[in-house]
Amino acid sequence: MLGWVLEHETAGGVVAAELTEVEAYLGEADPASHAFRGRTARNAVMYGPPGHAYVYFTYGMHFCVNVTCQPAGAASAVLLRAGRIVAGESLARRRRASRRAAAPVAEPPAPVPAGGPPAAGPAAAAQRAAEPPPAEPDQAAAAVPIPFRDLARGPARLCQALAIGREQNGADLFDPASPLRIRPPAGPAGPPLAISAGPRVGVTLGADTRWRFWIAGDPTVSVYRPAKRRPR
DNA sequence: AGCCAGATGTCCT
DNA sequence: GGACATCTGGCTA
Repeated sequence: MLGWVLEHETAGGVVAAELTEVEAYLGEADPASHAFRGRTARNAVMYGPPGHAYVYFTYGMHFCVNVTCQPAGAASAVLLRAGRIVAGESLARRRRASRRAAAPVAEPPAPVPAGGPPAAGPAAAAQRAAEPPPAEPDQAAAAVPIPFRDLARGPARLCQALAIGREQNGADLFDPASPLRIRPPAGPAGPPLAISAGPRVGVTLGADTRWRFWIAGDPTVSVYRPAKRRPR
């Protein structure tokens, strides 16, 4: 999946990210997996068919997205940890900059054009005009814009840049008609990617399993942080 | 490099 | 009732 492109089309436009970092989770045999203790309401999508988005909410404020990857009944998923924005940078930037502000970026109501997909031209211009306005006056964000590399550098940042939340849980990523979808890299295949591997981030059980994979040397790969030990 | 707050869902006892 | 989470951003040193 490294080098593949995850894209989300909303009323505000399309934001796409080329995946640069992913992390594998098995099912009930993997102590770090959300399916370790069996099926629950939250992880139900993990038990469904492959190629669907398993979105979960954590730390009271963040979403993370996984791709299910084994046949229905086998709970397994790949966490999408980071990407490089390849389309919709300005919209991604607005969504990310607004994190500091209290309110999330308001997506405009989906306009239902009478006919045909929105394309270039006046219609597209009108849609752009309906995109979320710049966030609240945020002096810091305005003075120091988020570095490009940080727009989707980390699983929750990726979700925010692409506006992935509860509504996308269960989305069929391999359906081209799905607003949230994944596709192979466009254009001619280049040389094989240099891939590095290491332990997964933020997990306590199964911390020694090296199932985090990333494009070697890519600046959009997140910074490794070992699981925080908590006082008992 | 390390500490901490934030804010809520989930699943444990 | 309570521990803690597939995290981020801001701060201190």
